[in-house]
Amino acid sequence: MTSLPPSGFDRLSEPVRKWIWRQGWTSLRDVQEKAIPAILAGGDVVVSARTAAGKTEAAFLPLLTRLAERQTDGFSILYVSPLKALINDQFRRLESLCETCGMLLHKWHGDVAATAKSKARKRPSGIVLITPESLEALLVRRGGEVLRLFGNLDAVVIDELHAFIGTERGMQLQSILNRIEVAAGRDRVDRIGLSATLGDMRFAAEALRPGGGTSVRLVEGIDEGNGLRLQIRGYLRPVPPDEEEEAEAKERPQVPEAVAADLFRFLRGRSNLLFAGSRTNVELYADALRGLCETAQLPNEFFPHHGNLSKAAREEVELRLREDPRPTTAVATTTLELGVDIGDVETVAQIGPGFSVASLRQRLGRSGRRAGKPAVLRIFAIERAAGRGQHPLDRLHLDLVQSIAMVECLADGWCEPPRPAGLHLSTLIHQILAVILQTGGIRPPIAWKLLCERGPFRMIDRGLFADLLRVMASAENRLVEQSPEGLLMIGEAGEKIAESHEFYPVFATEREYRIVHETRTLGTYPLDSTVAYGETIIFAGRRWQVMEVDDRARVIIVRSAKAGKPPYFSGVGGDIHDRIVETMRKVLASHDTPPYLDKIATGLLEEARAAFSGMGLASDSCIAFGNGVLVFPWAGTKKLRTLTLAFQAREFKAGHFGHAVELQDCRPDAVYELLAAMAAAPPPDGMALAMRLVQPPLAKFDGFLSRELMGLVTVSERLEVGALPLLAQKLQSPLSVDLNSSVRDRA
DNA sequence: GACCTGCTGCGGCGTG
Repeated sequence: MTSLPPSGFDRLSEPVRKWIWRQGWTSLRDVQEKAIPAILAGGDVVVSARTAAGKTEAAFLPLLTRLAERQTDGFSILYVSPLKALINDQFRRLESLCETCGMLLHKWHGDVAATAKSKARKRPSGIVLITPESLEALLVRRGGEVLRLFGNLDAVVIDELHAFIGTERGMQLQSILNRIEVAAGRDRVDRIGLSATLGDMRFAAEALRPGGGTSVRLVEGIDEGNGLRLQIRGYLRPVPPDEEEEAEAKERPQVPEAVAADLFRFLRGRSNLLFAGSRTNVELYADALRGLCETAQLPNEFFPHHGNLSKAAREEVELRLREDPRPTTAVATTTLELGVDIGDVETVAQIGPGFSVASLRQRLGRSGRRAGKPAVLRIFAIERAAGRGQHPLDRLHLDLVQSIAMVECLADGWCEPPRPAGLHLSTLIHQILAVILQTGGIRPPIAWKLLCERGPFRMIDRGLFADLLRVMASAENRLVEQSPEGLLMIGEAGEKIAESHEFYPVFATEREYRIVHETRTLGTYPLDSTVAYGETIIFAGRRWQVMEVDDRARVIIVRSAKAGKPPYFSGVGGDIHDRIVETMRKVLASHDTPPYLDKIATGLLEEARAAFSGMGLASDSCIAFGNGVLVFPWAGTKKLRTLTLAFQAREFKAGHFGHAVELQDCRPDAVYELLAAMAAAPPPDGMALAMRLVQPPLAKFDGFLSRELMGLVTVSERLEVGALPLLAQKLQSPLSVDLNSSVRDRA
């Protein structure tokens, strides 16, 4: 054991060191060496390193050392995880360490038996591994016990911190931790965040301790990766010969033959992940690849994995990847990006560019984990071939260009910072209800201080808080009411919501049918995507015919079938970051060919660049098209959306598609004129723009908000009104003095 | 033009 570096190891307690010996470790990992002194010193710490670098032990070895001489009533460490599956993994991982240290270890989530939880609650001690929702339930149902349970808490560990940053669940977790500190009469309890490496770790620090990020210590492990082999491959999707076949192709999409053949060639015989982009595509690709296995008379090795499949079906695929020697490719959505242990895979393939560089980075981390083996990533960019009905946007091959841009961003070491916190009024409604339930009743000024001044809802001032309470108390909502003494109490409708177990999560979920074959539930299907008796669908990697739709029980009964079309799932797209789209413009304007493109992709990039300069986009931002104009702001989704609304506010027929704004019945000179006016004027009224955005409620309690409050949420979370003048100024063509020249009319 | 995550308490019944 002399090879152990003295620094970190020597500072650990006797039982912790004993456990390390027993593991046969010859040294501590880089991130562990760095985390030990930081965590022993006390205070908040973010520990960041790539997946499987030993972050869990980096936190728990020093934390258990800290606890060695303390024996107190109540829980000592609270570990919070976004996934139940992760809690189960970590429980197995920490069991023997805790046993050696004489520390109790409790699993606490929805699948854990109620008796085990109530036992832990009655004699609280040791470490609790819990989800934010179970923690919320504990506060709401046992508000009076918080002091007894958490009064002597030594530290809170937040796993996968990056998964919480800027999200509804992240706001809820920050609020819960704050509520625990206050109810337990503690000024602050040390927080340890475990995170994948992010572009800028200051965001992680601020997410760990809102308002106090600068005092958080950052511990970053060095990347122990083995390098990367990456390729972007180009494909053409043939154009249907007429409108009728185009409609048919939309109804029954097909994987282009060349794509299917290449995927089969690269993936079969090994263990891989194929990220297909959407649940529909997952089913489509899994079905196509299964078909190729059948044709080749091989046993199937391609299995779908997405959030609407039953837990059993998903676990089967995970288990097969992790432990079965047979070759296995999981065709997945983001379900397999983080968390669950699936061992190492040889290659990662992806259909299309995806939506963020951060996610691309996570996917890469899934391969190349065996010693000496690099990560392998192949991106399949599928573009529409030239022909009937070609749109100028098709000629720019934007999927391919976006794929290239994202790889370039990744190579620069950049990835998206978490989105700046919005108002999160839906989550605040939830937290107001939760605090009332926890305390039995609270005065409005105290609630504001707790949630908004000390807690994470910093953007909500007293006035806005009062507005929100009025809306919650309104005759149509009746979520809360005020007692004669001025205490906020739960209202009639609030009671109904809070009594259900569906209350604890803060995110919205769709109502769904269960798809059942014989006695087995295959998964769930959204209520709003109608399926009819006799229809055939592809689901869970098989083809089925619908035998019965029971709308009351919300069950769809199916039997095996020969044919089927992929299922339909509705979903709203996420926002693409400015930097990606700005990089796309640079890629189109440049003449360098990236070395990681295959031959077809290289040709497609040349075509796209020729179209880019041919249409005048190198110098102009607006081009004539049909009876209208296409505007290319080369900016992210929020700016694109804001600009579109600004055009609509000026009575233009405007919509955004791809990365452009399409305007009908106008000429470029009129658009340039308007852009000049926008550039010179102060930003428009955000509320007026927000009111034009027709949208269903997005967050769980958005439906209770007034039009005005919903408008405020939209302005803060979905638009960038302040950026409009500068954006309009950038869009002014250097040639805009000569508005009537033919330059802009050649498209 | 997308994805994912989560869940108490109680009454009733069967089993050892």
